Amino acid sequence: MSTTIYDVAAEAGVSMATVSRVVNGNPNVKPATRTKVLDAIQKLEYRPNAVARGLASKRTTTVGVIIPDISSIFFSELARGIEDIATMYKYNIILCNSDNNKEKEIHLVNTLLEKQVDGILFMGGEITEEHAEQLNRSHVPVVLAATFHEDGDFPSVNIDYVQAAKDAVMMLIDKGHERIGMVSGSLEDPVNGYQKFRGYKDALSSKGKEFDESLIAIGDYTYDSAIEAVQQLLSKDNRPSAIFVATDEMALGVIHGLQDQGINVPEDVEVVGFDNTRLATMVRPTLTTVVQPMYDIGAVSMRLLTKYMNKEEVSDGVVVLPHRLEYRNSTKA
Amino acid sequence: MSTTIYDVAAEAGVSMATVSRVVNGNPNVKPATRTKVLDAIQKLEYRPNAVARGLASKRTTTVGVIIPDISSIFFSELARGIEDIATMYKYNIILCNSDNNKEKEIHLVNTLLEKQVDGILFMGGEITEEHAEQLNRSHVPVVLAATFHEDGDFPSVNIDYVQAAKDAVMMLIDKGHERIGMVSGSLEDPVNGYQKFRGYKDALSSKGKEFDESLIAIGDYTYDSAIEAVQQLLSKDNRPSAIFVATDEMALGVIHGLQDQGINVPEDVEVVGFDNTRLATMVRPTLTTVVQPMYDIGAVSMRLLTKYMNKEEVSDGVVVLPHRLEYRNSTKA
DNA sequence: CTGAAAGCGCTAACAA
DNA sequence: TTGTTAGCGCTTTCAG
Repeated sequence: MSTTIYDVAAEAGVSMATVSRVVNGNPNVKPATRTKVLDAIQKLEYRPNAVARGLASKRTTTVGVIIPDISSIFFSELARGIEDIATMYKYNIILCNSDNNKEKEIHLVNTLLEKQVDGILFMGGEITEEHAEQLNRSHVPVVLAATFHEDGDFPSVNIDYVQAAKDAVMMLIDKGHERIGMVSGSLEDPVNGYQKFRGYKDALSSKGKEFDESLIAIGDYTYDSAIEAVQQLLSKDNRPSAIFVATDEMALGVIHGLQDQGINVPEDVEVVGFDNTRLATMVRPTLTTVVQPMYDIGAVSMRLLTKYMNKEEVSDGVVVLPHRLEYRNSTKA
Repeated sequence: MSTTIYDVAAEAGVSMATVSRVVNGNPNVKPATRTKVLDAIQKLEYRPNAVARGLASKRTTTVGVIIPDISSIFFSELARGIEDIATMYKYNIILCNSDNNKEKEIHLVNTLLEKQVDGILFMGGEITEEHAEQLNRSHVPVVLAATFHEDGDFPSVNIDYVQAAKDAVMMLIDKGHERIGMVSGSLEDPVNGYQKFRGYKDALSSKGKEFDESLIAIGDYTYDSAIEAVQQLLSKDNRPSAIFVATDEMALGVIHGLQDQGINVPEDVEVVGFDNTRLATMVRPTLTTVVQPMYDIGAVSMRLLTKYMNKEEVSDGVVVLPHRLEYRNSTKA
């Protein structure tokens, strides 16, 4: 069949062990021998079999990545950060979509473990007990990216969602807004729902403002759902003069939903988004938003994972990346 | 270490061969034995080692996917189609970004082949001789998705780009436009550049219209580059009254570039995009565009690949999916 | 229906 | 510096 290490050994007139050494860059090989082997490799177009190597060495240089939905503009950018760093450290990636579905997630973890990945990078809504159990059913390191875990016993990379949301709403309050609306994701969702919602409430209470439930509308992260959510907010008699939106895509929906009703942004209503995806500059007016560095979250989490896979010392496995507000034209100057 | 097929065999009081049969669903096992084995598997929490299996069977149930950039809204949707069908057929995916860089692409093919993938799904600008050679340096099947190959000796899934572009421009001509601009990708780029450009010219000549180079502006597929491209078109004295844009993202740039100059879309200038990404409905006015079914291209190409991997008969390896125009508000009714 | 045994292609001691 | 030799955990004949 295809040429093996034995063929190369025979061609070069050495033992297979020597070929293995050359292939693996082991320095204990006489330069002359190395050359002979390299020539044989080239002549036979030898290509090492990573599967055999993986079986013998118990390292596959492959990591599993579980992501809710790669077609989401948010996660795809995160994935790019992951992949770039993985490549840098010579790892390949097995990419799996979970749709945030718990059964799928657990099934995927198992599949990845069967494939003997050297580590797992997990993105999802939440880590339950069952997740933790399955993830620990093996000794491979796991890093959580943009994912919530109450007990914090997994390494993870996030921003401070509560504080970030609070910052955005505080800014709105400081501009004098009395009624600030929020278009949130499902409150069952730890990150995009609950934590951002909590930041919203924290901001209100820290400024001594009353919370008014009628100012909250729930979307499902799609553009269209946000258009509907905004209608809901507008149908109340006491309209908000500013709206904080949990994601950029929904923020575009909010802006257009407002404009479709003849309401001007930011003159009549100011809008603030969250994420700073590429969408934020692709609307008129351009979107003021909380910057969440997706690419960096991916990159940093992959870097962290490589440290664990190499058994390097890690001082702090729970990393919180900085966030900030990017002011554009959906808020007044 | 971790439990192996031997441990299970011992626990169940059978041979490892029998365990293997049970795990692989081989029907030649007495139900009673099967139950014993299954119990042992459960008790020991046995998880088959896919790497060992791959080495022994020469099948890894893994396919390699080479994609220019997963963070692109276009490719990430394609990737989702690929992944869904792969999952359906029990394959996993190793995802690699190539940035459309020939050296990287060739390197990646080699890496994937080392990892013993059962097949390769390739997306990229173009397949050169060198690509073809590397791809054939192994007997694994290869399918091209949304990728151009002159000689057509690889199976592939595409739409008819020339015809699709031609349809869009014809429509514009039929509406009475005398001067139709185009914002194109680089003409070196076979699909997004050259083919769509050819469709544009074909439409013109089939209607007996003169080609005017000053109506063409080149972008690099980004939103911002399209804004610049539009300035260029507007700076000429004989402005176009309609613009055909090679991708949706650039079309958004064109629309906003126009609006920023106080030009109304579609009243003053009509705009037609290409792809029908989710962006198309996320602008005001919403974008009239050529529908390219990205998800389907991914799904169909993966399905095609599974057929080759299973050595099924394939009647036609070169599939051309239908396209159509979706009329929205960036063109007049 | 079940077991024994020979690999799959490579790494990693251990010797020499 | 190089070779020998066990495995890694599984699939797959081939017997029985």
